[in-house]
Amino acid sequence: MRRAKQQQIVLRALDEADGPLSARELWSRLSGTGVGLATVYRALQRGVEKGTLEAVEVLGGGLRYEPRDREHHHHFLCSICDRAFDLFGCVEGLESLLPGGFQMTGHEVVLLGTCDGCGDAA
Amino acid sequence: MRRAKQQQIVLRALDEADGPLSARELWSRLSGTGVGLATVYRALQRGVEKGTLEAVEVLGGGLRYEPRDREHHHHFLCSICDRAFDLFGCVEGLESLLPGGFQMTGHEVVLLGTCDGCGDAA
DNA sequence: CACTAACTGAGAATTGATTATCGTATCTCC
DNA sequence: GGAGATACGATAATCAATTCTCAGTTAGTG
Repeated sequence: MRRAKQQQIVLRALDEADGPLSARELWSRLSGTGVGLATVYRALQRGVEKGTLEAVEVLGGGLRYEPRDREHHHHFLCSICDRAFDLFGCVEGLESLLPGGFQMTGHEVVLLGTCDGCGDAA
Repeated sequence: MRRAKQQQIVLRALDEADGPLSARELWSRLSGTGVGLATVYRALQRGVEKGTLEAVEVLGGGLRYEPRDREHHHHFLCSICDRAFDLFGCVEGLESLLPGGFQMTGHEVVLLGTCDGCGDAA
């Protein structure tokens, strides 16, 4: 088995995903390539260190990772297949929710429901 | 030590909180009462089963719990003290973020920043 | 007060995610 | 082609959160 660029295989798979992936999700997409779970973690860790990847916490267990070169966006979590998808666009008026004395430095929005594929199947 | 209503002590403490608490956060608020961590978990588990409590995942590690009798609301997570606070009100226009074929059944919004107390101290 | 069933606290066991270890394979640079 | 450095996959170790176990305690009932 070629073993030159296992980490590149990992990073490319993450780049091609339509949303952030957990280490295990990413690994399962690589079955057949012989890439080990440890290598997936190593690639993710290195990507975060270098600043090319970002660890995001969507909901429901563990961190997911995505390339950092994407614009500000949020995520959709399918309650059936449990996959996370990128959503483009944002929302306004969040500051109005803030109580007095609180300072807001960021925000996260997650929409829940059924994704394209799962909704069709149902 | 009185031991009649340990679970009620737990549930009351959760009711009095200004946001959802994790099992451990809740337990640490009960130091001095002699309530054990296992009892906290038992009370939470039972509350969820009975439908009086809800497990919510705000961000940053583990489930937090809150009484279910609250209106729809979101949360604020303080990046300094790592506590979660309830926010009242909501936002509009989330549907506009949905790609075609996706069905939305719910949403979560988390604002990040520094809370009243931590902002003052800084 | 005696009896029984439910509750409790402490700590052991389990679980799932992540990290470390180790022997082997591959690459780089001569 | 060879030496040393690096990366690899498998799996053991770690870690935090949660659940389970068990012996002692307590509420409830008469």
